[in-house]
Amino acid sequence: MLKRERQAFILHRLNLHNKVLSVDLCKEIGVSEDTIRRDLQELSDAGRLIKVHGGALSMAFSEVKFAPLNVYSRAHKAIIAKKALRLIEDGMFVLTSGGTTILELVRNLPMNLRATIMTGSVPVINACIAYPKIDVVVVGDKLSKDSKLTVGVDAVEQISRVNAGLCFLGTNALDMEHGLTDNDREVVQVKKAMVNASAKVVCMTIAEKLQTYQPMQVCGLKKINYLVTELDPNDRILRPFIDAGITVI
Amino acid sequence: MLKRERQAFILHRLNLHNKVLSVDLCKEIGVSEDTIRRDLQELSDAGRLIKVHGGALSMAFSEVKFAPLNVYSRAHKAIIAKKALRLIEDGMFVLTSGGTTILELVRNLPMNLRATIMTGSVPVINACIAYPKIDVVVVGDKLSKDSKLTVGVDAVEQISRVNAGLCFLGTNALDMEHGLTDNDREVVQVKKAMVNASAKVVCMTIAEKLQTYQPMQVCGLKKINYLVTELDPNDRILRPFIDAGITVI
DNA sequence: CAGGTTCTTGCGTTTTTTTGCGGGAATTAT
DNA sequence: ATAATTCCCGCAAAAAAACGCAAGAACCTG
Repeated sequence: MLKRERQAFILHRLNLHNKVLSVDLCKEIGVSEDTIRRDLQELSDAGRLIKVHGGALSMAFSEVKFAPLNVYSRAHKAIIAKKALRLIEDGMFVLTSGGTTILELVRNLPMNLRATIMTGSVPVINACIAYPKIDVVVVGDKLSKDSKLTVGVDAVEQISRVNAGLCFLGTNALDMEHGLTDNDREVVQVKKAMVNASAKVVCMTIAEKLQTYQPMQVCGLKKINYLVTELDPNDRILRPFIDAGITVI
Repeated sequence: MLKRERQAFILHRLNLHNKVLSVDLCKEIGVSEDTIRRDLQELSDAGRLIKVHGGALSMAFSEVKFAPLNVYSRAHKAIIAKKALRLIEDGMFVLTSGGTTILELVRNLPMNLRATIMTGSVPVINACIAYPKIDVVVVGDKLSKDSKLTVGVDAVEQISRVNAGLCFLGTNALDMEHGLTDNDREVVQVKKAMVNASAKVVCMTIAEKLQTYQPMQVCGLKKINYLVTELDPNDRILRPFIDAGITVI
């Protein structure tokens, strides 16, 4: 096998699997590891792949998985935010949890919107301060450093005293069997209270989190009124949720 | 699984759920905890996540945007903050109001200090999040856009339920005749509640605000235990306060 | 075609990377 | 306070990479 052939083979393999191991390659092609290593080095120098200890990764892999974190799924979340905005009417009383999706929603609020937002999420509070016509009601109690959200019995109690028109929930995991689930006990308590205190519940999530689940349940699917994802509402992935009676946007 | 793959997996997981536990990761991936820990360390060094005891947190919404640094008399306020720090003991429960002087105090807290800080000031909450060993208790209620402080009967009620060891008050005006005074009705209510809920009250202020007064009284001089200014405690301006029984630092 | 040059490849050795493990320190939970 | 985790450090083994070298193939050139 010629050098060129070999390198083409490697690239082809890389497009299929996004990764190759030097060990596998040298067995399959029947050359020494040094040769493979030199091939990988050359291809790496030419910018066709990313050499790592033990083999190589495709450029696609690195772009997708190692994209700058602060823009991870940001575009998706902006789409979700814009769609969810339609649900907010002037003068509404809105409850929100935390999370980057919710934060994106708040950052996309129209400047002239008049509403009351009740939340225990510190980033959301920070974002809300910028809006002159929005009344912010802070949920007080112990601040969870992980989620940057106030949690605890006091928080639950304060939430249970209100009657919100709408509740936006950042979603950690959502599937048909377990409903809306999360991994932090205290956060689950707060979210539960929010669901019970609201006329309508809106779940906002990137599609990637659909059909996954976490250890603790916030609520069953029946309590969820709207599901907002970045996908087209007709996407087949969303079909089961529509069938379950959820309005998918 | 290659090292890079593993790290990509961790980052991906982190972006989905905002938090990962080393224990979970090493089970799922099938490597030792040390390996996971080293991965987390490397990713942390690269600034791609925040390592914490037991796992890691997503970088997504820990964008620490520092409030304006061009605060009036910042140097003076830093001196005041350093002096006031001496009053805080390990394990204390501390109440604080808002204001740039208080904020300066929080920013000068020692990293290893263990304490509980209860406050309704959004900037103070933001600053406190950075300290891993500080428990933050948020006072909830309506957020006043002017003072970035929660105010209202609920806030007052929550404050009145605690017994704090120390209360730091940002000071708007202080004089012999009217005591501690302020100009915002709702803020005054909150501050009153804080004074009543604390064993010791600390007023922090630049000397410029001494011997001035505002329309509404928070409390009389008798309730104030400590006065912290940028001046030397022996300064003659501070004499009357010492004579009134206040410990001047 | 002879002779020299360049390229490619494999081998042995050295160096680096990665990983797991044990024990003690530190931190957290009970 | 005490117990249980988790973390940190150094070590050692295994795997992989880098390096120099030399044999052979391919390629040019006169």
